[in-house]
Formats: sequence, C-alpha cells, structure tokens
Amino acid sequence: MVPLRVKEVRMATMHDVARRARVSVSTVSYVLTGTRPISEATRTRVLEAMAELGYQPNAMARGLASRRSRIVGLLMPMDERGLGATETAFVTGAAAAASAAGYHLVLSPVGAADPDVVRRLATQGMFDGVVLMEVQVDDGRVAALQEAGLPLVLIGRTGDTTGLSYVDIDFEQTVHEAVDHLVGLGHRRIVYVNHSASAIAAGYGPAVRTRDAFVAAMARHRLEPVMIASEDSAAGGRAALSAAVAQVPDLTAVLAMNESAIFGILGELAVRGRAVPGDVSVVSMVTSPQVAELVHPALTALTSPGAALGRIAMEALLRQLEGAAGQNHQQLLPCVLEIRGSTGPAAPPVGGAGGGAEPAGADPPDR
Amino acid sequence: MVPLRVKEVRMATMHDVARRARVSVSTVSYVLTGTRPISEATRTRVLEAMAELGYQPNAMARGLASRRSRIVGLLMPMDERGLGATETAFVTGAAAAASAAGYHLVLSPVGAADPDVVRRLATQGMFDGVVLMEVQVDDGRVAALQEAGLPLVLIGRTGDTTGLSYVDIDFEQTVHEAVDHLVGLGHRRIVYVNHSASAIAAGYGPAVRTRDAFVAAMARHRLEPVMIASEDSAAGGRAALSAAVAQVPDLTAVLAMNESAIFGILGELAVRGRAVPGDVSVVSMVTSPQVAELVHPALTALTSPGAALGRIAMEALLRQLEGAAGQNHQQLLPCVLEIRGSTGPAAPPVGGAGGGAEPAGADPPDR
DNA sequence: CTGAAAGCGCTAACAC
DNA sequence: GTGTTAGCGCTTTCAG
Repeated sequence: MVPLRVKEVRMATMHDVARRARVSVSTVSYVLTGTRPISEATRTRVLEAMAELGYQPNAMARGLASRRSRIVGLLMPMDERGLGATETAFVTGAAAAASAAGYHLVLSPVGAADPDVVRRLATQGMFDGVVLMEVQVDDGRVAALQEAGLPLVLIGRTGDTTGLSYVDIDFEQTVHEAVDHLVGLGHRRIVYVNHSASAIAAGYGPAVRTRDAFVAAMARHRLEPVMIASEDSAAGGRAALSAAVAQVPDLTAVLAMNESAIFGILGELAVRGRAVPGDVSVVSMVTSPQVAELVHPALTALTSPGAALGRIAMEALLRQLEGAAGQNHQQLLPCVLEIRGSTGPAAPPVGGAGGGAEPAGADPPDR
Repeated sequence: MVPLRVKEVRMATMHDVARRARVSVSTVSYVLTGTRPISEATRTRVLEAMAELGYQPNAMARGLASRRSRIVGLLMPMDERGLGATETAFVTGAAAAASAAGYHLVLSPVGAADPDVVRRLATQGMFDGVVLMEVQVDDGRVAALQEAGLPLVLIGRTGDTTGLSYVDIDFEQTVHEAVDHLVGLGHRRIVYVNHSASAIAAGYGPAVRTRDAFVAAMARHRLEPVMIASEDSAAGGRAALSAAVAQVPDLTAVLAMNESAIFGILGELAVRGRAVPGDVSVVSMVTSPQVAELVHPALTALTSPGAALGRIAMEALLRQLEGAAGQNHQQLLPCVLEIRGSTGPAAPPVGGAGGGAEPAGADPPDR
C-alpha cells in the first residue's frame, strides 16, 4: 500500500525568493505588503521569482510577525436542529464578504450560555475580530469579547448597545408594516404567533422585540393584541393555531415569525377548513422568498435581508480592522413587505348570524 | 471621540508563565503538549502560574513552530441562492465535530470552477486538512488539493475515487428503496424529477448517480424510466410536474430529489386537482424530516443523513491528521425511508376522462 | 526529569 | 531605494 504523502513538498519560503531575485528578504516582504516604495525593476524581479517558485506566503508566520491573522470569527450557537434559512443566509453573506476581502472566516459554535469558551477563543490570538450572531438581550459573550479587546460586530443586539457595533433587523418597523397591511385589509382580530415561550424568557431579541412591537402596533389601531408562543416546528405551529382559535374563535388573520411553525399553522388551518386567504389571512415575518414560495398560495411575507445582514456586519468589522476610526456601526435593516397570495380582505364576522356583509365599517374595537 | 482600543492588553506569554513558575519555557511547553514526562510538583506549579496569569497559548506561534495550525477548511461553492437544508447540515455537522476535537473550522467559498483558488489556499499553510463539499464527478479542485499534499476528505465523490477518502450518500441504494416502495404499492408509471439539466451536464454527482440508479431500478421491475430535469425552485417544480404529466398523463407516482422543487410539484398537483396520495403518490429523496413535515400530508421521504455526513467526514479527516495510518476512508451512507402521508396504493388507471374524484377511502388526517 | 537554545517564516524597525 | 537584523511566541532538538 502506498503510504500517505503529507506535506512532502517543502514550500518555497521568502528566503528562496530573495535569493533567486538577488535581493534581501525584507525587499521581498515589502513587495508583498507594499509598505515601502520599491523600484519597478526589482519589484519585477521579485514577482518573477515568486511566480517561478510558486511562492505563497505562509499564513502562520505572517500572522505571528504582524499580529494580524487575517482570520475573523463568526460565533454562533448551533444546536442540533440546525440553522434556519435566515441564519444560513447570515453565514453565507458573511463568508462571502470576508472571502472577498481576503480574510478567512472561522465558524465557531458557541452557545450563549458559555462566555468562557468565548473568552478562550478571544485570547488565543487567532481572530482579528469577530461577528457574533444570535445575540441575547443580555448576553455574557459580548462582555467577554469586549474585555478581550477584540473588535466586534453583532448581528442582533443586546439591550444596551452603547459602544457596540451591530446590524439588526428593524423589528419594530417590520411588525408595524405587517399589522398595517392586515388592518388595511380590514382585519381586526389578529393573532401573533411568536417563537417559543422559552426563547422569549431567555431574552431572544427577535422574539422580545416583535412581541413589544406587536402590542404597540395593535394599540395604535386600538385593537387588542393576542400573542401565542410556539415551538419552532410544524407541530408547534399546529398547536399554536389551535390555541389561537381557542382564544379568538373568530380571528381573521394570523401574523407569524417562525419559519418552522408557519407550515404547521397553514396545515392546521387547512384541516379546520379555514381557507387562506378567504377565511384567514396569513403573514409571515422575517422570511426568505424561497420559503414563502414553497406553499400555495404563496405567503405574503416580510422578507428578511438575510445575506445582506451577514455581509454588512462583516464589512463593518473589516472596516474596523483596516484601521479607520473606532466609529460604531449601528444599523437596522427593514424587512420588505412582499404581498403574495396568503393575505386578502377580512371576511365578515361569522358572529351572531351570517349577517352584515358590510366589509369592515369603522368598527369601534372592543373595550 | 474615543479612539478604538484594540488589543490594548498585552497577553501573558509562555515566558511569563515560566518565570512565575520558576521553570524554563520548554518545561511550560511540555506541560502543555504532554510530549514528555513532567514531575507532578512542577506541573502543578506551572498550571497554577497559567491560571493566575490567565495564560492562553498563542495560536499563530504554536502553528508556526509546530507546523500544525489546528485549522481545517471546509471548501464549498456558495452561490447566491444559498444552501439547502442538507448542505447546511453538512456544515453544522462538520463544525461541531471540528470544534469538539479542538480544531477551528474555516469556511471557504470555492466554486468548482476555480481550482487555482484552491491551490492558493492549500499552499498558504493555513489548513492542516480540508473537507471538500459538493464534489463534481470530474473536479479539478481534488487534483489541486492532492498535489498540494493536503489531507483531504470529500463529501460526495469524484468518478475515480482511488486513493481518495470520501463520505457520500448511497444514491443507488436510496433510489432503489424509493422505487421499491412505490412499486410495492402497485405503482407502475413513476416519473423521476431530478435536479436541473445543467447540474446533470456539469456532472453533479447526486443528479448523475440518481439518474443512473433510477434507470436501473425501473429496469429491474421492467418499467420504463421517465426522468424530468427541474430547476431548483418551486416554479421549476411546477414546470417539471407539468412536463411529467404531459409525457405520462396517467402517472401515479412522482419521485423527486429536489428540496426546492418538491413544493412546486405538490402545488401543481393541487392545482390540477390530483390528490396526494389518492391520485398521485410522492416520494422525496435526500430530504430532512423538518422539510418533510412542512407540508400536509407530510412527505414520505428518504431522510438524508446530513449532519452525520458532515460529522463523519470531519472525524475521518481528523483521524488522518492525528497521525494514524494513511488509510482511506470510503463510506456510503443510506438515506432511510420514512413513510409518511404522501404515498399510498396506486390508483387504478383512469380510463377516458381525467378525474377519480373519489377521495380514495378514509384519509384520517394523522395527528 | 529539566534547561538552553536553535529555529518556524515572516514583519518592521533600524541602518545606509 | 535597499539590506541587516531583532523579534513575534512557540516547539523541539540537544545537553545535561
């Protein structure tokens, strides 16, 4: 059997290049980094030598000497159930941006629960900076990273964001837009299906912020906000819809932000014989077009700027690394409303008798 | 404005630890690596010193000196449309395995088209080894990696796999199982909806292998194999189903391997009034349970061992790195058949008009 | 069982 | 413009 050949080839070093080009190592280095002027003649000689030797600078050596690894970290919790489409988009967006700038992107699974792991990563000197995903409202990892003095950009945000850079979805705006869309169609009894109760309790930003925004948006229309927490699964969605109907039997619209539950919601509506959008309108927030198009009718959705978020966060981080001022980058991106087939005018109330087909006269809300 | 503080804290070095523990640097190093026996007394002193100083070994320095970065790469094409659930699972599985073994995982977007980028990555000395995803049947990146002498494990496989390590889905087995399941239910006119024609032409392994396996499986049952290529989107799936019906008007089963198209297929079936599974049975191959559960009835599917593939590939790579023999790891994992609601007995052939309006017996909406 | 010292391949003063 | 050289923080001989 042929023994495995590992690194049997000795790589050309800067020394080799220098000798071949008849210059000193520093000259080679300066050609590479452009840190000081080099005459066109020698630069050419050096470049030729490099090409001939197939020279590639050694990343570790360079990192050690320059104290800049050109590696950035993407820190994210990765539980067994995997990533949703939106989170996956963060990753690919960030990876593309890093790669385009000549940086390497290390994916580190780090639960929100262990700031110590983060601290260890931060002090290993491997990362020039990090992007932290799935930030909790109160997140120990942020402090750990800051103490280590590591440049940091969040996707999502903590409760107090002073001195922090972040990019996040504008949940307030998103929820308001969703609610306005439904109310504009005449809906009054709207139920919001949020993430799980435990996620809310844990201070998961999207869940908390949309909850508050929903309450505010409904209040603005003098409507009563009803929210149901749902596990992130089709089964959870079915249960949530059942709970919603139990609580508001004559609901005409469901607002959801739960890419997994949404399908359960639709399934349960179908089982109960409630047509979408004839009887019940459905809006899905923070959803990718791919997912929205999966069902029939396609979902009216607030499309999450997934890849853009990842890209922008990474670009902000890299700008920070490339010197520049220590300006904090704080940015909220709205989800854009894309109206598809799952929303329509509110059905007249089925309340007492089939009665008044009046489509939503100015109906003074309950209370 | 406050200037950005970056790495303002000087990290403790091995030297500091050595001084504090009153030993030499080498002793500290050996305590860390365990490469030679150290008396219990000094080891304790050293460990204490480390703890007191909050010492963390510098990854770059260690990498340079030992010529082992403890970084592995995950090379994957990342086009705009993002990753499917299965590919995402590869990534998370691999990341978890690497992290558990104390390795860092670098995500590198590398199209199958540019082996030069791969060559550059390979010779930078940043990676101890790499896992290559989305391998084409004839893939220039593999050769580039091998020439660089970099330990390598594929997820997927090339046409000729001699001397290569890989983990892949057993497509032959998977297709046969799917076809047998349908044939066992009495289906004869089965159409296979594959990936896009361009993917097949490009030699995308899963598309090519399932095509061949489908032909073989149908032949074994003396049935005629009809395959339709489909774009990876709901719209593509709708078009594919239309094409399928045009070609085989009385088809009773659709086999698909296209997580995106499958929803279009189901949608178009609904539009055409063909009940699932009453009129048409649907089997989805290489699909995650989450996706299968999304629709109603839930999809009978061949569940892809997504995260397991990523994990196993990474573990094989790490084993290779941790010395051991240069044994090639070649392994095929089957997808396991999970029968859900989308398959049932074949409907009797419809004579003239198209429309067995009978809802085909009791169809209790499970759960 | 422990130390001293020679690099790993590169960057960045410091010279000229 | 270019060369010399002292590190970067660690691993790993080579000596005891």
